[in-house]
Amino acid sequence: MANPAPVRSESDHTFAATVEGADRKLRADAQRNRAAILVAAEAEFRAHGVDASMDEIAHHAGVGVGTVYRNFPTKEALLQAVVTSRLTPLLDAAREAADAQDAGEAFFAFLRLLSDESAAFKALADRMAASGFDLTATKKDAMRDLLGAVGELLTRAQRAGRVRSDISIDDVSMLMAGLVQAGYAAPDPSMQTRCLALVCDALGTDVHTKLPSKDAAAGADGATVIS
Amino acid sequence: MANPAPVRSESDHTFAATVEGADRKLRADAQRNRAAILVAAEAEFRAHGVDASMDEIAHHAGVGVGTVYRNFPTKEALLQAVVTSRLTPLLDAAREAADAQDAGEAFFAFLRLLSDESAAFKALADRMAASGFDLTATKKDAMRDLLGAVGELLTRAQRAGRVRSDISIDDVSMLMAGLVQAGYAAPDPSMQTRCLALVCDALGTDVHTKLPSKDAAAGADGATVIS
DNA sequence: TACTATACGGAACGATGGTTCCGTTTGTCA
DNA sequence: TGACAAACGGAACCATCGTTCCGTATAGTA
Repeated sequence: MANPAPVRSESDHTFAATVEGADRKLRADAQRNRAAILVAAEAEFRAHGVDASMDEIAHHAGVGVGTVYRNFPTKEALLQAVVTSRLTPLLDAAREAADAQDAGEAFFAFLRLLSDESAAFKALADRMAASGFDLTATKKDAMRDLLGAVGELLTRAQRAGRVRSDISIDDVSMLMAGLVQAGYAAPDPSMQTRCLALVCDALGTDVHTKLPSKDAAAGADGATVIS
Repeated sequence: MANPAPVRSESDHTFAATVEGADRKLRADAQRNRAAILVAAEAEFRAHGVDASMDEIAHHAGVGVGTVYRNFPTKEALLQAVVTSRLTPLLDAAREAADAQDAGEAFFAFLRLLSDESAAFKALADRMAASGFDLTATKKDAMRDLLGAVGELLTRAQRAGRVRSDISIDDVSMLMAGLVQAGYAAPDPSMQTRCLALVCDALGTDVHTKLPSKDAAAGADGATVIS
């Protein structure tokens, strides 16, 4: 009767937590539905941020709301699951960047990555803003780990003399939170790229970088020039 | 019977617009109530942003909701009236600053003023973010005029060589919108001051200014130093 | 195939909040 | 002071949204 305790995995949707704390194998249709819900929820949170409605998510997943609630006891739990799943690759990227040769470039490149990701994912930006993107306030979720990793990148970039020494991780997180929030109001997505470049200028020890043009495709990082 | 057509004034609460477009003198109690509603609404919008509820506003004004709706046909209209009333002094300050000797200081000082004002007035910040603080999207309200005036300050500061020449008014508005939004999430109000200083650094041609310390009282603008 | 635990769908519930309606009160003017 | 238009209050209405509940359907198994 006692089959060995299954190994839990964050990305494994085959098991669901029960009240007793034991994991149970899901029925095949339940597995499909759970996966569909996560996909639909990500799309909805991406588009509408935390204001996405549970009914809409259920509808887009092709299930009833009841099914959504059987898998995720509350909207917050669903949001948490989706955000965490998006944060994990970012966290990996940050940890990988910590080994890069050019500490300055690693830091700024990660800021661009973070900006791009949250630019297309309103719920992530909402989450950042709601928590103040704040180390202390954030619960034991992936957000705290991510900020820890960014802090590591920051410290290394500062030691390398590429980032001003009077910057703290709180400064970085607040600037990023503001940037992504403002990004949604911008009529033109390239504006966010320009503003990110400005923020990087403010953080860096180099005098000024060339701003990307307003309608240029994002991503080009100009050479250092004097304004 | 025909008393002379009364002169309209934005800050005069004695008259209310009617359906026919003509202005009518309000009864004394109605004048008092209208004024009380505006005061209560400002306090509520200040504290809770656009999420302030009409019932709460009515309660704090000591009137029923019906009275609020007789004066302002919709919540949006009330918000507009309150925001506009706060924008007017800012607009005056901007126009006055346009005559200042030091064009650079005038520009940066105005950014600080704008930041301070919206820091204590969540609805203003919400409005900025919602409209993208955008010239083109903003309707014929005070916001557009304000941005025009800021644009004037920007141009003068750029001519004086104090602000980088590759900055547009859209850059400024987006940065400000992000700053005030992020400010509400910050655990500590002095963080907003620090971030404003960073933004000013990014815009300016001077290399770097000394950041205000995290727990210092806001407002001190440090001398220009090399990081 | 038949049985049962598991899962499903979606109506219904309760809370919230903007807006409307109407019976009552009150300021104004003759 | 009396009459009436103007204004008042707040209950009621409606729409939205998170959440719960329960009768029904079905995957898994013997």
